[in-house]
Amino acid sequence: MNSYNELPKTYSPSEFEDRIYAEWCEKGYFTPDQNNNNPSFSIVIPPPNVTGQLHMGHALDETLQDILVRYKRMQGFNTLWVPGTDHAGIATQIKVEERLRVDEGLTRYDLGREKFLERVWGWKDTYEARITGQLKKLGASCDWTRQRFTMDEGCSKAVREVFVNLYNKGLIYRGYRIINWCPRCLTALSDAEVEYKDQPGNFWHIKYPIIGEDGYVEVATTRPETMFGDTAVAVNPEDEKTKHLIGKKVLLPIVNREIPVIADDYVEIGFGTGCVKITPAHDPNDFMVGQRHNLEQIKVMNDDATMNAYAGKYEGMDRYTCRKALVADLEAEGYLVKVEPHDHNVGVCYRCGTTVEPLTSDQWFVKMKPLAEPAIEAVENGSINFVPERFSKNYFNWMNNILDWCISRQLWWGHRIPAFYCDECGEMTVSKTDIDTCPKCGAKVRQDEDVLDTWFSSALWPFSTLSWPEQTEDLKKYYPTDVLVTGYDIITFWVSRMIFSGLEHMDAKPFSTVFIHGLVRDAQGRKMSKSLGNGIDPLEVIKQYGADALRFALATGNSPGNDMRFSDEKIEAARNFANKLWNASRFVRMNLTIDEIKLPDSDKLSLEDKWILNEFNALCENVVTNLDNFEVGVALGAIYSFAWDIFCDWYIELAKARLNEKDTEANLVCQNVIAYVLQGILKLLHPFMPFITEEIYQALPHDCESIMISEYPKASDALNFSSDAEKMTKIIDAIKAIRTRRSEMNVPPSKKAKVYVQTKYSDIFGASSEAFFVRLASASEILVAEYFSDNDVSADNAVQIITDAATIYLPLSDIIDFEKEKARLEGEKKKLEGEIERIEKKLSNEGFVSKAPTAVVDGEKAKMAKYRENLDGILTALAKLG
RNA sequence: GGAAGCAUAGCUCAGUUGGGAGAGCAUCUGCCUUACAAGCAGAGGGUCAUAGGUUCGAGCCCUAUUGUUUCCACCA
Repeated sequence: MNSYNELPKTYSPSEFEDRIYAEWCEKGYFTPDQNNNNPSFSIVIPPPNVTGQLHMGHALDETLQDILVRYKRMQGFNTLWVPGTDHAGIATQIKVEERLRVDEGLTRYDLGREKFLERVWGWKDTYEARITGQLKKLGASCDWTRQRFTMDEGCSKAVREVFVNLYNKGLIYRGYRIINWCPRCLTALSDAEVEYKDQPGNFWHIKYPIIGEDGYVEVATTRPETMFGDTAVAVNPEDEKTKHLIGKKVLLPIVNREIPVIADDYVEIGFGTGCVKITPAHDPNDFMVGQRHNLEQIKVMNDDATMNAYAGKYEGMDRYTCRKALVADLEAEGYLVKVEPHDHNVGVCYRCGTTVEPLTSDQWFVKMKPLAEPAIEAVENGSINFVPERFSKNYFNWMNNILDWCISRQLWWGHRIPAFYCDECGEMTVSKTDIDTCPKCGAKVRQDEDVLDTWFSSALWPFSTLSWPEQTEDLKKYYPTDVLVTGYDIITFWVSRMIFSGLEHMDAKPFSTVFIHGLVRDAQGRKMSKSLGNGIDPLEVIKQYGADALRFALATGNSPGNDMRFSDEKIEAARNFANKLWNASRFVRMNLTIDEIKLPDSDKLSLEDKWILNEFNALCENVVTNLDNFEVGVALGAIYSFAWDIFCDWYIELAKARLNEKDTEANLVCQNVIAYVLQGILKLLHPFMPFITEEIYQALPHDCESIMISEYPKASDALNFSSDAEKMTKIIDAIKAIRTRRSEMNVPPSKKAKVYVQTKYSDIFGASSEAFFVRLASASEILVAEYFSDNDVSADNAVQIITDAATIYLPLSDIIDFEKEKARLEGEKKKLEGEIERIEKKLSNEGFVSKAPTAVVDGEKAKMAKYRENLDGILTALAKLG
């Protein structure tokens, strides 16, 4: 017995996963070796929000990244995976405020800015620790010595640097514009932070009497309460029906204020009444109309969406209460023409779901056009690739239609805007460092109260985490990063902003490839969400099945960009595979006496050795190709079926004969081959299932201190034994055919039978393969000849089995139902005749023969010959049965 | 309104450049074959959504249709 670690009888991942992770950390394997001069491979983690804990979507994201990182690390790249978390401004602030309200009945204002922020930092510490703990449980090989946070000192410095640079270039400006306002969060939102939801509503048709005439114009609106802010009614200048109104004045009902009728292209002829009420302070389109016509902006609501003094007697009412009351009054006074049901898309805050109110406000903006252009170019010219490629369309669509980015938020949690105002001289100073006094007049200054959009700092993540603006070794070595792994849901929020930020501030793209994955859904295909309560906690799954099983379940069958379902069946199948690997390894281990693995010279190898090595070689090629193409699921599928269907089900069974011999050369050869291939499987599998592969690796003779720093297997000519492998395939086919026939005839394995193999490949089906047939095909003995006469085979009728390489006779006359056998042969005959007819048709097709590749044509011809031969065999057998 | 994805076995999904469809689970049959019953050996089951087209040949390429999901825009 060898001297390596024991493998307990049962696979229980909880007993070794934590221990192994701790060992990896202790050895420092996650931190790139400074002496490694190979090309670098770097990934920055999409920083999870410190709002809570990781969900399945994160687990998928981190698993895919870890697979790539471990793979590249084993290939020798100088590999770095930077971990970190995001402060998630609005989301985190909401959570902490909620906690404060529930636990202590306080608002943030009760605490004050400073005290409140202390609480948020406390929250951040708790959840950051929880998230890192989860990442470790999952096996993520991040370099924890480089862990970052979007509001840590370095990232904050980067934010300041970027803000000031953009400001100085004129790409950041402050302006009074219409923005999306969340009355619940009391802050501005960017366009990307507004979601649209279909909601039932109404068109209220309202009469605006024309001044000095008897008539009125009819306007339709979905938000009547905004009429207090109307400063015009617009019609299309080309519309014959409304042309006569232009220049007249109408009276705003209830308010009794006169407003002009103006002409603007914005009004669509034929839609609605043709007359549009214009509320520049509460609608983005009206805002633009207002700018064109120099209209007054009348804001009729307070920040919390209650009505203000402009609403007259409705002042103080909530916008919806006001709407109800106002409509009632309009109706009572005869101004309401009709109410028309109308479903429309209402914008809601992406964090709290409250209906946003468009309103005018003083905010900071980033001028997007000049930044978007190079960002579009970088994807167009292939400098940055999306995987799958189709997501670049998404990206282009967003970038091509981009509007200026509102970056100020009326929150407390975030990077405070580095603008300082002097109340004395009115000067505003934008500064990389905090200042107390006005550089112009020396008076005391006050800093802008607002903070930046959380995505402003995330946009800098690929270089701020590598310590930019400091010019460090890390920055030089690892920027640009190689791959960004993320879900399609944040391409606009985040990916696009990282791209233009990298190009603008680093003068280089942030990454070469954007690897997009889908969402993890529940077993019914629904999005996992808190409100549905259908979320599955990754930690629970790990506890029950192990991190490797979770990773396997997430990676297997996963194709880029597509959503996947997560179910109990999937995780059980994953665990079963781990268990299979475990047991196979136990078996191999108990048969090993060697202390190191040395692949024997090829002349010592048996047929099955060459076969398995050849198959393994093909697998290496397959896995590497697919991983390089981000086909993680395909790569894993290939390893799975090799490990289970080829290695376990065949090679181990074939090897048992030699493993049972003691102290022979054949035994030693077999030990080395079986250990070599198993170790190869473990290495190929390590990026996907890091823990179990390490545990088993350590329990077998191994070539490295840890599997995670061993070399990833690659295809090699030395392992190419394709001609021998083909011979082995013939044997396997024969064994399978015998098993199938026996099973069909309900012959129990305990009933042994002679096997007559009639073949021209007597070298293959000779004494060397007898043991296989005895062990795997219930043979009592095997007889091989080029031709058997009826007398040779047996006086009785034997069952005939035809494979590509041999005709096999099984004398099982005592249990054969000859009527059944006849029917089977007839069926077989029919099938073959059909096949032959099909190929005949094909081969007589002039077009096929002349245009198809010769390899394909020859293949068909060969098949044809084989089928004819087989048919002959069937016919003889049928003749014998009479 | 614009764009994209998906539609393949009872279920969940693979199918990488076009050469007569695969896996897991489920079902059925037989096995305690000393690594594994979370297993082993077999079997059944598919007009690859519909209709056209390109091609010698289409699950794969093109067009249209239907169903479904998603993203973007948003007309008062």
